[in-house]
Amino acid sequence: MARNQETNQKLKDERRERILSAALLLFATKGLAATKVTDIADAAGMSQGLMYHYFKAKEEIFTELIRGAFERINYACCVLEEMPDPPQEKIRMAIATLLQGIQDNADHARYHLLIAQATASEAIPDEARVIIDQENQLPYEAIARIMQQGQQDGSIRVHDPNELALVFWSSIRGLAIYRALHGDKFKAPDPELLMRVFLP
Amino acid sequence: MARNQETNQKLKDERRERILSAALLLFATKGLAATKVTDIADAAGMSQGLMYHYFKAKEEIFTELIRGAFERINYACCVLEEMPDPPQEKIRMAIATLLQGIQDNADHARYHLLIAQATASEAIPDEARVIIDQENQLPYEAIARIMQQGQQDGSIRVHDPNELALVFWSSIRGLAIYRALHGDKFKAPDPELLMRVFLP
DNA sequence: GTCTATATCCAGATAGAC
DNA sequence: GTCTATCTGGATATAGAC
Repeated sequence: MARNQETNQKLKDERRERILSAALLLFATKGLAATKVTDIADAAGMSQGLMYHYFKAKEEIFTELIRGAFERINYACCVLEEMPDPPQEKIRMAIATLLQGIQDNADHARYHLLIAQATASEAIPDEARVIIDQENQLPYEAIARIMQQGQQDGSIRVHDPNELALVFWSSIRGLAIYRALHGDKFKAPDPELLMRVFLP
Repeated sequence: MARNQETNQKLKDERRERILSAALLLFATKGLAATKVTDIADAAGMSQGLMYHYFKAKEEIFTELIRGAFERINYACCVLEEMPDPPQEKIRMAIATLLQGIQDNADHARYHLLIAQATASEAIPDEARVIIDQENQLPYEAIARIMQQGQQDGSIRVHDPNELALVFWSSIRGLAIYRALHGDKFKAPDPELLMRVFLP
């Protein structure tokens, strides 16, 4: 029995993941309102009826994705901050990793697009809005802190750290959006190009 | 009679503009699918019935806005290219003007957001998609040409001009999206920050 | 547990009243 | 010319069949 329950739980988890993955693609390419529940169910290979065994509503899927997106990005920021590397190197690594991810991993680009959409749009679930209001600042603050440390050791340009962080994330976001349009043909720019903004 | 017809036409044009202006705000903040015709009519101060005397469908308003957005941006690009100033100065002016516009003029930022949304989204009218496919390249090409000229006179960094143009527009777009969220509180970054990417 | 059929709701578009 | 009332279609969510 335990074996069966285990297998069952695994199947359920797997299907939940399939729904989330399908929804991520559709929300990123069409937006929340324009994505039909049927589309998600079709893409996940199940009926819409079954989908409602995993999520109460379409909006819940969206909120779950937003939560996951911030979890990943905020976790990555924490890891970055705790690394032993000097500040300038951290910024360089962050840019390189983000650009690489956006170029090679379609889901990465989609997560950025989802956040961009959700951040800019008023037409999102209340719960998602709360998450954004709480979590959106963290990546900006983390990058701003690293910039400030770099300014102290002279490896980063002296300029309002918040403005540097703003340019950092805006550029990444803008590139992720461009990538979403051009698909796998997208070739990320040389990370050193963006680095120029932040060097002394 | 002529006087009356004239006044009448003026009123009609004015109302058309009111609809477009209201729709721009709503499409930019909520997206096409999430914006209800009633919302637009309410914001424009008329009944939805009357709206259909000016536009056949909601999608037609959207397409008209996309057309207008590209008209403005492409016109600005043409003007920029024909200016007598040296290439580096043109890039500097372009960045400064765009950032200023995004900061001070909410409609400017909304147009950028609309284009970003429409570019990234598959859920837009076919006619709008055609316009995007035709017009979207022009601003990239114009900036790339100016970059190339700057490379020839040594005032712009030697690097693939298309990549420079990509970073240029992605950064602008990313900032416009950020501005859309933060409204009038948004303070544009120093244009010289972005310039650093393009200087030798 | 999974799908199919259906109830319900809501938004877009129209038509008719003033 | 403008608005109000209505038709119609389509999407969400549910409930019932297998």
